[in-house]
Amino acid sequence: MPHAVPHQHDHAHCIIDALTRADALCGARGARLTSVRRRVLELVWTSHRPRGAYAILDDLSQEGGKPTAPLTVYRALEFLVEQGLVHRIESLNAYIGCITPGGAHAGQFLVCERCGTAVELDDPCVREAIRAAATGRGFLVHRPTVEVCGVCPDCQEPSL
Amino acid sequence: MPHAVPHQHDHAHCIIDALTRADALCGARGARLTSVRRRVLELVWTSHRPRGAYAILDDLSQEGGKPTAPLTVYRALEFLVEQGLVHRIESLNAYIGCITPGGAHAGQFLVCERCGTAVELDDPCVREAIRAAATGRGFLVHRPTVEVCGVCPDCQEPSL
DNA sequence: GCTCTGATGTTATATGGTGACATCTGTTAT
DNA sequence: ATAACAGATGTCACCATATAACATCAGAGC
Repeated sequence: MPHAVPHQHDHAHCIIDALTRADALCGARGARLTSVRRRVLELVWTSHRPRGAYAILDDLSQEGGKPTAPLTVYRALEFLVEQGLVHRIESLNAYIGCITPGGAHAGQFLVCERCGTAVELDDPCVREAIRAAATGRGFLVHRPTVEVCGVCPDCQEPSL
Repeated sequence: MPHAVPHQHDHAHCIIDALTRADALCGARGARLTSVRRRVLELVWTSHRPRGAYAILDDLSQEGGKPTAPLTVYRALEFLVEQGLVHRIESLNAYIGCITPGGAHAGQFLVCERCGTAVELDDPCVREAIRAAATGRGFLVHRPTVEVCGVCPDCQEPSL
């Protein structure tokens, strides 16, 4: 079975793609993708595992001579989340790059508890089931969050 | 339309019910619902809004002469979550009493961003849609989390 | 060049959560 | 009864996550 994000892949390509799309989207919207924001986005994309704000902070602090303040990172992350370029994984207090920026944003994730990889979904059945359950109770949906903790295919079969 | 948890209701009854069920469940399981744990459960049930660990901590510190340590609360919460008596709302870093302890635990919540009330669901369509989406990708579900941020019926119509 | 707006820097602090180890308390076996 | 044990709690120190308040800076439009 093909995996959404194989453990082995050309990740540099993922990063370049993400930055390119971010440039295009922000350009079209008139949003300012400043150097700090762009760099934070790049650091979020370090892997397909959600990264904590302080991990990104440490990276930033290492490259510049002077240490970066937490607020710098949080403000950049806030911008990136607003622009739909980054998602926040609530159950991990961490951030991951969006694979479909500018498009649908269901906020559905399969998070592997072994390797830490988070795969983003936009499953229409899930989306619709939640919408129906909520509106059936008179609840106005603003931001649905689905985070499924479990074991990804690659981590289920150690011998293969 | 009837609401799952009306703003006006006999909440003392909710608390008594929750404690009674907790006593019965722990008794049947041989789990020790000690005085601290029971008191924390009661404080979680202060309202139908998720409460932070430190809010509970403050309550505990006020009643006893000496301040309570965070660990005391976190250990009690850990026990209560393990026993299925309390749920953790990931998106709020807060805790809320389970309305169906001992039964199904889908971990689905409608969280009102105005009044803070969280209503627990166990919608079979949502549950099944998530299961299907995950297993269809070879993902082994361990703990699904659904937290829908939005506006509850009571908060949608200020004039009524 | 001036000015305004939005972005960033700085400092301090709030909030949420654990590790390590000592002590206590209730249960069980003798 | 009591020794011995396991699980629960206390204590202290600390790490991790996030934000408030205010000053300063940089770029866009006039």
